[in-house]
Amino acid sequence: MGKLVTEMLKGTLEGIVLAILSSRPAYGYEITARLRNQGFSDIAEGTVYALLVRIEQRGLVDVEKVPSEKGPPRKVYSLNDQGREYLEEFWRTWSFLAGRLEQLRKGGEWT
Amino acid sequence: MGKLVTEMLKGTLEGIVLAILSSRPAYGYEITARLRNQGFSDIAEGTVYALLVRIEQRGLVDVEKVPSEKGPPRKVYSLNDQGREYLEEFWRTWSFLAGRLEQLRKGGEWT
DNA sequence: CCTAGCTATTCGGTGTTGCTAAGTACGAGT
DNA sequence: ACTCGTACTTAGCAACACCGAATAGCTAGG
Repeated sequence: MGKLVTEMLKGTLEGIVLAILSSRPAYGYEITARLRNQGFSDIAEGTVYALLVRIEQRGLVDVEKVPSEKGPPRKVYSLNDQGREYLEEFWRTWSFLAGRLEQLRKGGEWT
Repeated sequence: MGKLVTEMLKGTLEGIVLAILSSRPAYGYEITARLRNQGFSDIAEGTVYALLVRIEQRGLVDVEKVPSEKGPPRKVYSLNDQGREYLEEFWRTWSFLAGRLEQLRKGGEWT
């Protein structure tokens, strides 16, 4: 897509990744691939890795190094309790924003 | 709200303001007040003004200086054709993102 | 009179985030 | 050896929202 989606991803990509991890653990390369398949065609490789480092440092995920037959060892991330809590907070915030936007789009008038 | 909404607003606040302007022209102080009434309680004053300067420089809005009885002259912004086009593009991008997020939230599985 | 308070805009500096681009590392097939 | 696909890392950049302070005009209270 374009610049617009890039800016919108700020703040939401983190939640997206956490949501992906909430269904099952995954590693960076895999997450990037999945995102690309889901229409986020130009997600940068490095973006995802940087994000994973961030959420790890915040203690939202647990990490385990798992050897791979096809390359260097994978760092498999799994959501922990703190991460699950944070994800809920993310969804609440998202709902609020999405609600406002929807109203804005339909009503046109708003206030 | 908190840090989460701040990050999410990156990229969407611009669209929100354009959408507000699409219903009728407005000036900075007024827009800020409206946003605050709509739940965006901690939108910073300066943020809105900076955004307005940006969209003006991109040629998405027309500006008219209008004297006020209660203070310094107002800069009234109105959406022009280019702005309306951009707003549509914004909505398309938003729809895409919102769709993905909704799927993620429900399905849990996704791919 | 002048100080406080509301209206209204501007500006400089900060932190977070995603992107670009390059590099490192490992294994398999040619 | 060489390339290709897998897998992760790092340094520097641009955009955006925030904070705090400054500027400016007008009105009302002490």
